Order: sequence, then C-alpha cells, then structure tokens
Amino acid sequence: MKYKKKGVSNISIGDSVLIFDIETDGLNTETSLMKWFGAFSFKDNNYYFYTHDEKDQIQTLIDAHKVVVGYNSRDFDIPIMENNGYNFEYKIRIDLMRVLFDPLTRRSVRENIIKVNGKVLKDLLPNHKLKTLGEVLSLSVQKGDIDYKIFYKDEWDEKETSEILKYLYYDVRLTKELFEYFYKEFLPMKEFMSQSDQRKYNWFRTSTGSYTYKVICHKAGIEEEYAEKSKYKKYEGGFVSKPEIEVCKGKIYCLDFSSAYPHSFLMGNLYAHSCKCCKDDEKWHGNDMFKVNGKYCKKKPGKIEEVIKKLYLLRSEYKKNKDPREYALKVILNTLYGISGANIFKNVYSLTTAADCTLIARTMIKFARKKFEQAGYQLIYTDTDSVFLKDVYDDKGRIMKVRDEIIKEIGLSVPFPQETFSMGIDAEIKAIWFFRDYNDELKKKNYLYITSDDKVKIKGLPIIKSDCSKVSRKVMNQLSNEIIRRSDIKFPENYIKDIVYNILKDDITLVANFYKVKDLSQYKSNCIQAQISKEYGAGEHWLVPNKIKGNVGKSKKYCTVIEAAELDLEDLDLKKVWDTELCIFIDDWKHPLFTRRMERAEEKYQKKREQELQKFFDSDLFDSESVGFDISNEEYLKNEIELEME
DNA sequence: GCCTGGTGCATACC
DNA sequence: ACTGGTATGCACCAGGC
Repeated sequence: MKYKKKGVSNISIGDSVLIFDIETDGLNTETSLMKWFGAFSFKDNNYYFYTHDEKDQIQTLIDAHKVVVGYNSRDFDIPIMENNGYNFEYKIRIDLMRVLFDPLTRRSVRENIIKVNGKVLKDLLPNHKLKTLGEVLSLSVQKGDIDYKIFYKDEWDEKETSEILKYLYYDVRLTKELFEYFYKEFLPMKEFMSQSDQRKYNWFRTSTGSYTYKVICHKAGIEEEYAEKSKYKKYEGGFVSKPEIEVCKGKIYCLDFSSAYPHSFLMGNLYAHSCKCCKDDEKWHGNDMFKVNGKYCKKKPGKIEEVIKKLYLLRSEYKKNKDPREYALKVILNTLYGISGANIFKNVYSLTTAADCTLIARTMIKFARKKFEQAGYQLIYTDTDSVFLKDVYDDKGRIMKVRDEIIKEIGLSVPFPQETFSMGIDAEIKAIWFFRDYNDELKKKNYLYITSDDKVKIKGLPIIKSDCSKVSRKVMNQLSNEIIRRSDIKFPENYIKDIVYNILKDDITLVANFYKVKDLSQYKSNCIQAQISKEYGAGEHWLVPNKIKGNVGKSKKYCTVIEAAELDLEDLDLKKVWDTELCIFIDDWKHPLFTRRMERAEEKYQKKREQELQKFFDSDLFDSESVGFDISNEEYLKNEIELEME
C-alpha cells in the first residue's frame, strides 16, 4: 500500500535528495523492526509513505536518490533499516541532528554559528529534539503526539492508518523544512570548497574548524592531512589589561584593529616558515618591536598568506554589497588562527606560528596603548585587539592622527605591511563602568557602557549570563530607562531592595538559577552539576537556592521551582542575587568578603593597640614623653591588607 | 571551626 | 573529522591552623 502526496519546496537543488523518517516498534537499534517509512523526494516534490511489507519499493526509492537525509538517522533510522535488510551503500548520508551537534562527543558542530533573531541557536535550544528545533526555527510543527503502541502490530485499520500517516507526514515535513533551512543557511559556504567537498555536502555538515581547514587546503593547494589528536602545549594568547579606572564619563572611544590575527599572519608571513626560496638566516626573525620566535620568509608571501589576503579582500567586497557569503569568509578568517594551534590539522598546525600571531597582536595593542598615552589620552581598558580611551581633547581628528601614526609605525616594523590594516572605532561611549572582585580589584572582561546614542551594552557581567536569576533580569529591565535618562547605573541600596522584594513577594521562585547539565556518567567529581544530574536527570533545570530544601548542594541547597512552593522568603539564599548579579547597580557597594577582611584587620589592629597600650602602661616608660605610635591607623590597615593579599 | 588554595565545570570575551 | 587563549563564578574538597 503506497501513499503519495504532492508537496512543494522553496529551494532548488541539483542533487537528488531524499528526506526520510521511520516508525519502529522500539528504540533498540539491534532488535527493533521498522513498521512505517515516510519520505520526501526533492526530485519530484512528492511525499511517499510505505508500510514494512513494501520493502522493494522502499529500496527502489532510496536507490533513486544520491543523498539521504534524516534526523538522528546515523544512530537510529539507518542502523535499524540496515538490520531490517535495507541497503544504504554509496549514499551521501546527512544526519541533521549531527549537523548541529554530536551526541557522542557532546560537542557543538554548527548550532553555535546559526543565529535566530540575533541570538545563537545553541543558547535557544533546551534539548536537541526535532520538535524543539522546529519550534525555535518557526517551522511547521505538529501539535500532539502519537501513542507508540500503535506500532506494536503489523496491520492497521483505516482510522489508525490515517492517524499514522498524519503523524509521519508532519515528521517528514518538519525534517524537510529543517533541511531547507540549513541548506539556505549554509549555501553561502559552498563555493569555497573543493568540488569533492561540495558534492559530499561538507559545506553543510562539518565543524567550522574542519570547514576552514578544507577550504584553506583547497585554495592554497596544500594536502589535506590529519594527525592523531594529542595533548599539545599551551601558548600565550591575547593581552588583557586591568581596567585603569572604575567609572569614566565623558567622550570615550573603543578603537580596535581590523582583523588583528589575519593581519598578524599577513604582515609577519607567519605560515611561510619552511619555504625553500631562502636560507634560515635570510628569514625574518623579528626585531626590536616584534620579538617573534619563528623564522619567516621575507622574499614573498606564502601560499596560505596569498589565500588569506584574497579572502580578506573578497570579504570586504561582499560586506559592502551585503552578500551572504561575507559570513562564510568571516568564519574562515577567524577560525584559521584557531586551527593553526590544533595539531590534528596537520598542515596548517604550527605552535610557533600561532604563538607568534598572538605575540604580534599583543605587541601591536600594547604599542597602541603606549602611543595613545604619550599623546595625552587616558587609557581605560584593553582586551586583545581593542583599546578604550578617553578623548580628553574632545577632538576625534586628533585621535585619528595618532591612530594613523600607530598604523604607520607598525607597518615599518613588519616584513609585509598591509594597506588593509587599520584601527577602527568600534564604539562611541559616554559612560563606562567596571566592577570590583573580592580583593577590591577591578575585574577584566566585565563592564557596562552607555553609547553616545544611548544604548546600554553589557559585557560578561553575571546579569547577562545564562544562569542569571529572572528576578535580577527583571530588576535590570525596570532600571534601564532610568539608567539611560540619568546616564548613571548606581542606585541607593534600599531602592533596589524595594524592587527586588516587590517582585519576590509575588513569586519567590524567580530567584532560581538556570543549570544545563550532562548525563551523570560524564562527570568525574561530585560537582554541583553531577548532583543535579543525579537528582533531576540530564538537561535543563531552574533550581531555587535556599537554606532548607532539596537534595542538591551541601552548603547551599537547591530545589526545583515546584518544590520551592513551600518555601518562605526567609528560606531563600539570595547571596548570588545580591553579591554577584545586582551589586553592580548599588551605590558604594563593597564585596562582603573584602568588607569582612577589612573588619578582621581592624579588629587585629585594635587588639594590638590594646596590647601595646597595656605594655606601655606596665613599663617604666609610663612617665616618659615617648607616647604614641609611629604609623597611623589607615597606614597600618593598608599594610595588613597587603600582607594578607600576598 | 574557619579560611585558603587547588580543581572541575560552565560560560563569557576576544 | 576535533579551532585557540584569557577570565570570572560556583561549589567541592583537602589541608593548615
């Protein structure tokens, strides 16, 4: 019995692609029997549905296609069908689940480069079920499920058949739409690959690292060889400065190098370490400015450098024309540095090259800092390829002149200066804040700023991390208008407290923290994630930190939102909400650990003072004139703190 | 008992 | 077929006093 249904497709593919899905009587791939087979063919835009007794027709349909596509088909559908006597030899097999992530290694493959409404797909997915994916990507998802008992038999009446067909149709259609989504999303990556990789859909399903390696090898004419994965040495990366000040208001600019790492490669010719056109002692081995470790050809750009340059220029053009292929080139250019530090990518791998790439970038940004400082600008912060500075002269043109000087001087110190290399303005800011840790030191990679056009940008702060409580997020949203209106983020403690308790009054479970945990077997310690996995299973959980309820946690306890229904406000543990999430908005806030340390030092000082005093009273010197201490209280406290911090 | 430092894990920045 | 280092925060745990 064959059912056929006309469908439509919004993409045109040259290949014969078959989308398929099966229904079985169980989940065990060794023993399960396939009961139904559903498919969509891009050859004729038809859906096909068969029962298990139409084996020849199913095989004929498969044979008529070059590419077969399923969801979790690599570990489920195909093994079962093979055990049921079907043949998938020589088929190009695409498992759409594995396009996103690999369930075996639990690594993301492409879910972290797909964006939905500005957010990364990975962060939007609570799990990797096909239905969830359909919902997040706004595809046609059928509501409701089927009772799987229906597949425990071999024949179905008209009503059952209709139910199964409807169910299977929606699943095939969802898989088809997902394929179409990925196809459109990744097609811009296709043309940079070799013919063979294009044919095998490697532009569609490889990790970004593998993709980049394949493209670079193809374009540069290098063998695409792989090495055994091994533990390799680490090397120094980007330079991150401590923030120079806590708050800065006024005209502030964030300047950053355009594609710092690709330009490091180009300007230092860092992949041309084993050229045969010159001897070792004729090569570039750095200078006073760039103390590189490797030796690089200075006669002509290497093969990989030629490719980088070509792709960089092409990207600039695509970017100007809003061509979607711009993104593919961005991925390649940004990933190349990463794979040059991973030994499996044998023929681009070079620790010296990777380390010299970061060294050049570190040197450049430190040089820029020095130059701006010498020119009278106040440095604020630096991370890898960017520098924040205050425009004390209120003269953008002057900054640009200093910038040009920096670029020019860098160009004079490298063997292959690049015209495309520059520094751009990444942000125009009117106020920026940094925050203190428990040692009262300003933290790196954590800041908040307001741009000249009144946009609030937050980097790294706990309040934007995925585990942040909803109550803190709500508070932030309530404050945001006020923050922009006043150009200030600090409020009196009681003001924030009122907002928090007003929110918690209605729902105490909003203090819950978000946890995404793996299967228990994946943990080798009794860490909190392992405890959560053991108690509530792998997956995503909102857990309420509290003092009395729950089997997770030893000092602090965690229970589910449902279990928390019995808790009172006083039972909650609000430490994270106050001391890490909301403290950034509170006037004159000090970390409690730091405060306690100060108090202890004060106590110690008082004790010592009493002792000294006593000693003094007990001594013969009581009558003499040498009364008092040689250092002040503040000085003493400072010394104590420094001693403790060592 | 309290504090400290090391470690594993998760997640952000570049 | 598997991109890198830098950094913070949380909780656990062992070891010192």
